[in-house]
Amino acid sequence: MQDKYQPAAIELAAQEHWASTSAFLATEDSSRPKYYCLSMFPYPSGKLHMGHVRNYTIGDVLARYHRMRGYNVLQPMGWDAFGMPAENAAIENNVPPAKWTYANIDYMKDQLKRLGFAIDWSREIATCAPEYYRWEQWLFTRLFEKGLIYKKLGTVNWDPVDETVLANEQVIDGRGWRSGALIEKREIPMYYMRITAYADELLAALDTLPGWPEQVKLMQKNWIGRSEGVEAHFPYDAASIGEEGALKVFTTRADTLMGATYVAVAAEHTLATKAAANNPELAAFIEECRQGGMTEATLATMEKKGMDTGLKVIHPLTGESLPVWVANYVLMGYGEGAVMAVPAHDERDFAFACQYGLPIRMVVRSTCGAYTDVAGQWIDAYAEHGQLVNSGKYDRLDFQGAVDAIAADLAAKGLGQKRVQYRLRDWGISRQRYWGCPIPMVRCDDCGDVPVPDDQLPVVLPEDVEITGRGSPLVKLPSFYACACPKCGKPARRETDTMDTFVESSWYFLRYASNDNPDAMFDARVDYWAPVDQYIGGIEHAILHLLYSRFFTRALRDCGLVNLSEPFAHLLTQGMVVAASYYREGENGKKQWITPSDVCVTTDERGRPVSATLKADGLPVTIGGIEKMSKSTKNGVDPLMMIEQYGADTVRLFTMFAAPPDQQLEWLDSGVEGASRFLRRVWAFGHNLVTQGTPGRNPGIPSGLSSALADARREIHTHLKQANHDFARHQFNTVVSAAMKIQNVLEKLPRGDASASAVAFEGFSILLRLLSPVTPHIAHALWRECGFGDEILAAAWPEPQSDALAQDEIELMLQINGKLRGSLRVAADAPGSAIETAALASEAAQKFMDGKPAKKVVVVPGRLVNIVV
RNA sequence: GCCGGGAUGGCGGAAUUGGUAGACGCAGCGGACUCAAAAUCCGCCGGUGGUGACACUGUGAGGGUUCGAGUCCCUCUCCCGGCACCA
Repeated sequence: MQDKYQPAAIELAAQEHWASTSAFLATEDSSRPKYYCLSMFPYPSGKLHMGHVRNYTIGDVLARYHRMRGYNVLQPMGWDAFGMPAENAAIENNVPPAKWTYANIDYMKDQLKRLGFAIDWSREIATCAPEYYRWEQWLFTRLFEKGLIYKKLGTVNWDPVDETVLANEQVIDGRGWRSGALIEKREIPMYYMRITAYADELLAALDTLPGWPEQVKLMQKNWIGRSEGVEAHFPYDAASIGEEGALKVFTTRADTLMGATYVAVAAEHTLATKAAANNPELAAFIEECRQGGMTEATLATMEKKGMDTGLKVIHPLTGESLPVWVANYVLMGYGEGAVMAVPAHDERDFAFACQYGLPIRMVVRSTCGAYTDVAGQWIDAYAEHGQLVNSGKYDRLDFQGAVDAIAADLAAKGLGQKRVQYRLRDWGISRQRYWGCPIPMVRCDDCGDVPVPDDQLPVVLPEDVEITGRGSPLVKLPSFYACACPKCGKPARRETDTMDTFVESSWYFLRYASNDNPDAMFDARVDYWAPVDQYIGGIEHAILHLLYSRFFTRALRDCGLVNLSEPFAHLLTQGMVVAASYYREGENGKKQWITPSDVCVTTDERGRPVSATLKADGLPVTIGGIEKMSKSTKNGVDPLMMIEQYGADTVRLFTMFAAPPDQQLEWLDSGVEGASRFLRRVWAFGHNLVTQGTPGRNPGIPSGLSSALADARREIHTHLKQANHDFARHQFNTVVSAAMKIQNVLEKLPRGDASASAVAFEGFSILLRLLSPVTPHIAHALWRECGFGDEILAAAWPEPQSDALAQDEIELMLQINGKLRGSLRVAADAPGSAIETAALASEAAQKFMDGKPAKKVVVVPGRLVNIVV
């Protein structure tokens, strides 16, 4: 046995051992409970970053832990291989996206292997492979025929200079990131997935997911945004609009309908278009609204602007004529693209009305404070529910009474009714980009949009193309788009749009179970493994990816392809990896970030950082605080360099120890050093056991241990109990700290004595098994060296022994008036009355009670006594 | 702007879910070993006062509930994630 801990050698040996024994090859086995453990697959961006390392270490810890607990574990891995970065890389480096992507996959796969993850590589998938995406296309045609996919106009960011569609990420301050041109919103035909058909089910089923974090369920609930309200129709004022019709609005505050003083429509609304036809000023305003990005954050933080269209509509209850405004805060994508405005009772309407001098009419009595000042000027909107006033026949009704009465009256007039509105919108999946899954549709002048028949799938994406950054190359490739209509055979044009990459990631977790099946998307093995028992990934996916996957699983179910509704039984959302950052202000005021390893930080006598200088020139740099690891802030740490310096086990140990999995993790080189130090101590202890000639297999604990040894053994088992508790709740940082505490106890045990050696032997076997999910290589090596067995993977998970935990006396805290004043040793089974008597008789009680009688004595069994004076 | 989350020593974090605040680790300081350094080992380590026993104080800010609050409730500040075409 090596006397020094040499991670490089033992890690390579362990990995070769696992590979040669196919240790992680998962097969279906109904005799054991199954555990499908899945981490979100990576985008092959070039190399692994610490976020990946953290994600996959958490998954690996859970996979290995459950394996030792007797589960049949599947942990697969794959590549979310389509996406924009490949096209960007193609433009910058003149490499075809496919070539770039496959090279990245090769490199990153090697990195993953060096971390020793218990992955079944036989199930690997890459979404850019035709064997994968052909099933996506096949499913697309099924969903299209089922009506779950349909075509309609959708808005995109149009860069008029590069003549290309940009992603939201590529629009910075309303301008194209390459061209700098002002971006315009454009409407183009796109395919949509009808996720709204499942809105109610997706919402209700959140209650069937106890294994999901509450915060994620709440975010999804709010995202779906079910609201009950009233649809009201404001008939067109024929004199001003010149045609029959009604403006539809949806409101959750129908009780305030009598306070509506205008209506507002989105710039894209048909009424706005109509009014702009002979109003150049309005047309210019609408044009202005069309500029800039389309994200909700942009729209919601924009300065609120509007313009009167000059058109009028009729209030459905009072018959009053109300002006129609165009407002940039009304979203075309939500509800009807029009709102009724009640300035007195809505913050946004209030601000808008004040800005443009529109009337404000109070119809709900405020219960707190005044909403007008002494001069009668309005100072704020009152948005709470309350009793109606100034509302004619509805006066004195409460919120619900008013909504019911007003909805009934609208219905009686045929001008509205109660209805449910969702915030959730259908999912637009068309992308005007090359590196994605081709949409399997053909456009025929006679037959319309025709799905590609099964026997012509997959529609293969040509891989050897030139990327220019101006539109998709597929549009310029007749060999791709020229085709015959599958229905009538006439010349037709293949769809050149590709699918949103979220489509691939909405079903990959099921394909792992049947990845080698060339004849079907899924087979019986999917029924065995699905659902995923534990899913692990970043919190940033809390809504989109997870909601799309839940929707997809239901759509697959309704196509008869799978027998489940929820894809992920348990979900763990891991936090980001962050690190210190440094920068200097450039001449233009822009921050120029500096790699932390190039910086020298000086600290005061307490270790507080006070200043930092650049090693190269010795001049000061600014300490930029703790930032997410990224290329732009240059504070990323290369996992491979860390593995080479310390070994994979140290990297894994540090990422598990530095923070609980769902919190942000701050990367600290000195912390890595500490993790390495701990593993060296573990190795040294094992080496000591072996060289002392301690008997091989467990010698058993002799009876009649000295009280010191019994205490040590109890400590070990108490820490084990804590560790098991923390494993169960996925708090791995305290699992590691429990292991460190065990190591501390072991090191203090006396040497040479047979009883002590028995305790050491038992304790060390516990420690190695506790550590094996986190640091599998060193655990594997020491388990063999110490003679515990050949295969720690096959060892039983350790459980605390009740005889080790037993104790006669326990210590209780003694409080007087809630303040800690001393402690009390009592028999472990002492009744409350005896504890109370002992507490009152104690020295501390005598001293601090000041001779006053006890008003009350609170005894918390096993914890404390509080005497209230 | 809207939705969700977070804030505890010099730092990462712990606190058995309302019961000893600061476990474990990092950094720092002091010591041992060493020709020396590294490594390793031992000790100290929230703040204020005190030689000391000890006392007071302390979990982003302000209020509240309770015998008892880091934990529960209300108000506020700052930071982070998401906002439908980054993945």
